[in-house]
Amino acid sequence: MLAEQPRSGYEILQFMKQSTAHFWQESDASIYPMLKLLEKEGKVTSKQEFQGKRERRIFEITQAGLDEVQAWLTLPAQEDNRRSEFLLKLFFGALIDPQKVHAQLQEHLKKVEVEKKNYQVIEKKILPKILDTNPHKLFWSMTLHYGITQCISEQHWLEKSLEVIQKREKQNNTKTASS
Amino acid sequence: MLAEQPRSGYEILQFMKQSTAHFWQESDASIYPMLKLLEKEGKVTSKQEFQGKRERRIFEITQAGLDEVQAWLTLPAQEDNRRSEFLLKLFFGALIDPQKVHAQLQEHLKKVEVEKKNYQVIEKKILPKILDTNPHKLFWSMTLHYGITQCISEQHWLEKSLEVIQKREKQNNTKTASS
DNA sequence: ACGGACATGTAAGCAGTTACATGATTGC
DNA sequence: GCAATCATGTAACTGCTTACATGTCCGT
Repeated sequence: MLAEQPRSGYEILQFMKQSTAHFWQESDASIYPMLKLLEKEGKVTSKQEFQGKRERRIFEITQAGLDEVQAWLTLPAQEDNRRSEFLLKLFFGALIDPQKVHAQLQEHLKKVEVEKKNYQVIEKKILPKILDTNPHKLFWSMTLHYGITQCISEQHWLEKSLEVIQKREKQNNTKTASS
Repeated sequence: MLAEQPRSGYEILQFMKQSTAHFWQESDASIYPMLKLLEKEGKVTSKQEFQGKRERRIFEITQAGLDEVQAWLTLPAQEDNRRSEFLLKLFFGALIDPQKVHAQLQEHLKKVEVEKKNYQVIEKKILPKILDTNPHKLFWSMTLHYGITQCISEQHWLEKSLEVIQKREKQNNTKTASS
């Protein structure tokens, strides 16, 4: 993020929350020690600024830091250990009442809808404000579209799955009634 | 997993690798201490078995354990902190040569294709062997289809993105040539 | 005889989070 | 005057991974 522009720790946190949060986030506490370490290693430099008595430490990337970032960006991305508590719970859906599984799916559908809407707000309100000459715009728009398309695909799968569960429920009910 | 059937630690590991690995995995070393703890807490019981001199400790869930699992399954799934090194690298694609971004996307496309094929093998070879009377089958098939649909959606996005990058590259080349 | 799968476990180390701690500035 | 946001940091804890350690059984 410092390769994009000089920032304070707090600003990195802010930027992360409104840009990469859906695929990468760091906890607030981790940022300041990390910046200190990076400066010690010569990958960033910093200068103090004051607004009245309020301190702000602005960090800037060095050539050594930029070299390392670019080398890392070129390296093949390593597999991230994906974890979805939602899918794990669904996987063991047979252990609970079908209605409860249904509720889980609906709750998840709501979350996905909210997520998609958030992306669409960024697409319509924030992205247009970035100048077309900004070389980052293309890539930010790409990761945004990734989020949107995955949400849509997940919505379709959820709707189908909800139907399947409902069908199953009806079958079970008629079986129970006739037995 | 013990709610589904009694298993040894090793078998849990095996089952995890061929069923939930794409959305949930635990490291090999974590399983044995965890089983010990669960037994101490009265959520599972165990009995030793021998095949010759080779020891196997089979764990079985208790009613208390089952109660807890079912309560947990009913609780709303908490957000998992998603991380995608691939997306993070793409987000900063402007910092490196477009050809290198292109290579990253193509490498990722290959990975997604392999993943999708793995799912389809399970769908065609393993799933049909599970009896339709097995109540877990429906849910296992659902999580499997989740994986397949997400892969397909990701493939489409990747193909589009590759085109966009190529277009950009051509524009840059003509600009460079004419300047 | 040897490699690979079966089978269980320990110990050290690290990465990351939660909670804590402090204080300034801005807007209502 | 108070709450929210701006702004930076520390310390304890914890959960997880890596590496290590041991031995059996089976197939070729």
